[in-house]
Amino acid sequence: MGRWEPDARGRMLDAALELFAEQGYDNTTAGDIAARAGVTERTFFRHFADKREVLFVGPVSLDEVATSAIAALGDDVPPLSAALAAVRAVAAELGAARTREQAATRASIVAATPALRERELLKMASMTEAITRALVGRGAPQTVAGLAAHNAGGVFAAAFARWVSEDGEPDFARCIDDATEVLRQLG
Amino acid sequence: MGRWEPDARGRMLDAALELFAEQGYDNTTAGDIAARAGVTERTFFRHFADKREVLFVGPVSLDEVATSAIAALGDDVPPLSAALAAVRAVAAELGAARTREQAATRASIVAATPALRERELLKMASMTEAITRALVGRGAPQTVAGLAAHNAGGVFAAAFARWVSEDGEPDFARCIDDATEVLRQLG
DNA sequence: GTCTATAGGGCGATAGAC
DNA sequence: GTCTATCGCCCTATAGAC
Repeated sequence: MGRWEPDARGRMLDAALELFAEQGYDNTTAGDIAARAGVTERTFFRHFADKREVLFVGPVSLDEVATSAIAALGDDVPPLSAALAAVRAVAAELGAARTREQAATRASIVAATPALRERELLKMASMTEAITRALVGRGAPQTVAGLAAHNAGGVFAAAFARWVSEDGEPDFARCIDDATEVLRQLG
Repeated sequence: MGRWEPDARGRMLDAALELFAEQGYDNTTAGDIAARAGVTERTFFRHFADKREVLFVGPVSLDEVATSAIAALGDDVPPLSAALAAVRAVAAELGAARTREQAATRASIVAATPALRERELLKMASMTEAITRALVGRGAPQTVAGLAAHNAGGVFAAAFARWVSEDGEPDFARCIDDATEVLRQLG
């Protein structure tokens, strides 16, 4: 047995989610989270660049999931279809990593806090850019790639909203397919 | 002549843009900006909710510009076309309020600073939501409205990037039209 | 305007793992 | 010995309270 209890990071992640749900993000200090996890405030900031980041770390990078999904496709798949395949892969990842209830709890905390919404939007933009880069790498013009990635991002957002909604479809992948169908009918 | 120099807010806006460009956002404190503008730090925070906000205030609300543009359309205009009309109106507003060079300077500062990118994304998301609400108000289903707004947001982003790029088209409205054409060809 | 709590960075010390 | 995680203390800037 080491000098410290193991899995300090895991304890901080759990403590943060609990405290944010109990008393709100703004009323919870980094020190509160550290205390409940049995570490010092300074240790918290060594693991997470800032207080918000504790809600946005995961075992895998969604950017990489999206990029890999596109790399696995044949060269003849058109840009929009490739972008949609990428968000479908990301949805599958998230759907496997969390239950619908966990995702809904986290989403309600994020939705209630502007600072957290900002961070969520940055992560989403990062995914959109990863998809854009992957499409450009396959030969798509910049504007085409950017628009395809943006459209796919819209599908992801719509599907996620439906998935975590009160009377939502319990299968994230199916939500993606439904939103894709609506997109195809749009224009 | 009053007790204070007039237009404190305008001086703070100018000072912030200068200092951010000269020494970077992170190396510039709110006190630095206030000092150059000839006011106290406290005055700075009375005008702007936080340090980032000084780069995101404007004479008009872009949400309202988008909403009004949609309200001016006939009921028979389909959702995607209405959303595109909204971002075209926003682009016209921005194109009139700033020169291409001013917009490019500001964009390069924002792009270089994650904290500012987050705020920019929040403003963009706010516009997207305003468009979504306006479309739902016209009878569009939630998913259709959200996807149309997202697609239009992608067009706006692509057009803006082109407008402020080194060898960009000097007319923002034309950039919007070009990106719209690419979107129509996408699916 | 002043006062204060919180966010978040810097750095050396410490104790184990290897 | 080196490497890594943690502590503990000091610091400044942000931003809200009074």
